[in-house]
Amino acid sequence: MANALDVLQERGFVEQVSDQDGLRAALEQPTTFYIGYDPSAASLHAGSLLTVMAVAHLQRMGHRPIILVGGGTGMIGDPTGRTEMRQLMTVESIRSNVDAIRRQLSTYIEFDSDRAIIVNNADWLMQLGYIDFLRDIGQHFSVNRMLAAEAYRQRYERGLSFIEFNYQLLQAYDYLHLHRTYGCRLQLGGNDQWGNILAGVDLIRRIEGAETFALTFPLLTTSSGAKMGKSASGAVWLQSELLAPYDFYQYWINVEDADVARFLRLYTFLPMEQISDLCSVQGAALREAKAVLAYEVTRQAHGDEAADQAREASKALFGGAGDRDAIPSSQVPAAELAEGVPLVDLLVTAGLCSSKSEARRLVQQGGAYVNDQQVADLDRVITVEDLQDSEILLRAGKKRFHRIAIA
RNA sequence: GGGCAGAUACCCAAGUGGCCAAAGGGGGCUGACUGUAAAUCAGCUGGCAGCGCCUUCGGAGGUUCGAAUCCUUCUCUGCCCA
Repeated sequence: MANALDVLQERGFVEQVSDQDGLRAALEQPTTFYIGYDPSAASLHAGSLLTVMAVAHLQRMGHRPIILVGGGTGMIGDPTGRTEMRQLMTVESIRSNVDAIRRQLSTYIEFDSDRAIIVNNADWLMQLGYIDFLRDIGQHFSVNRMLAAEAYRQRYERGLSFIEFNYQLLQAYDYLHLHRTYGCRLQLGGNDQWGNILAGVDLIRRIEGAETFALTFPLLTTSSGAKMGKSASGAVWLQSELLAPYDFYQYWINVEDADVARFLRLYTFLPMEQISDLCSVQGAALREAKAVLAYEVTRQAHGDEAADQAREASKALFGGAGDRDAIPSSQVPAAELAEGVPLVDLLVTAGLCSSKSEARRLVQQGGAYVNDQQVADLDRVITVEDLQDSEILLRAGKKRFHRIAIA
């Protein structure tokens, strides 16, 4: 069986590794590793999905993941890479987010029979005694060295509160705790976590005399430099309540040509040979590869059925035949429709525009369509007359669709 | 604790009494061109019962015919001194 490190490397997951040969040797045996997730949002998004995929790969190759949810550190906020202090969160909102994240991860990671562990660092951080912590952990940290780190140096100019400055100690302590409790020997994270992870590796070496490892992922941007995971309606959430599977599918099928191969490697489990076949073509033919990418990623996130529907809906709207069921829809009471609803209002109701002014602008700019008919009249009123197959298809611009059905 | 500088729309950032719903850039949206791609070009980008009205320039008060711009005070941030 291939070494897990090589697999991660060839698929493009590896930005930095602390001790390549040592880690490769360690991974010859089943190894326990961990990665932390920030509980500040109730859902994972396309950015965090990259890390989830890496975890899933490692698990499939026989290693045991520990998913650490930062319920304790979330109450402080990681200063790394941020220009401003993060807003502190309440205990309750963190707890509910932790639960939501756990549910989401379970579609990618197998938690049964102890094959993966999920922990909340609030469980051990909250009961730390300040004096004990300073004495046992704090003594191993050099402020000089911390200040020399690039991540802190930037913040150092912008301002950094004391509690944020302690983040690295807590994260290092997490690693130590997991090493002691579960024999964890590898920590994964985004490249911005490099310093924090190494701090843990150092701490464990000093206190336990044990060798552990660090591995970071590249921080992804699209080829045009945009931040990963942004869609028209905001972040590309994995949770269907936050982003419909259809829209999720659309996000992936719309990636730039230059990103397809990379994304197929990172976000799907397809074999490398198949990926290079798919991407051996140029130009418009790459759309096939994009369709595969979109389908696979949607399937993993939302299941076969949702992926099929999203694909059908996509075909219906962009390729002719297909089933429209998965196009996001909303309901309008029959009575309201009988009286007539101004198009401008309907666009807002459907979520295609965030205000009436925006809707009005859309119409004026020629981006509003009702049942594929462009509408230029600001006063256009939608009535039962507009129903086609008992629904109305609204469109904003070239590729944002929404169905209106009668309630 | 003392002195100084700052807080502007999604983000960065101009504006220092009326011409400011507020320059410029980024981002976003729409259109043209395309392949549901990129690049490029053009327009738009606070809200509302549409040429008018309403709410915005950290919070609260005040001066003024009129304030993002002046005064008082509060909160927060940075720098310097202790």
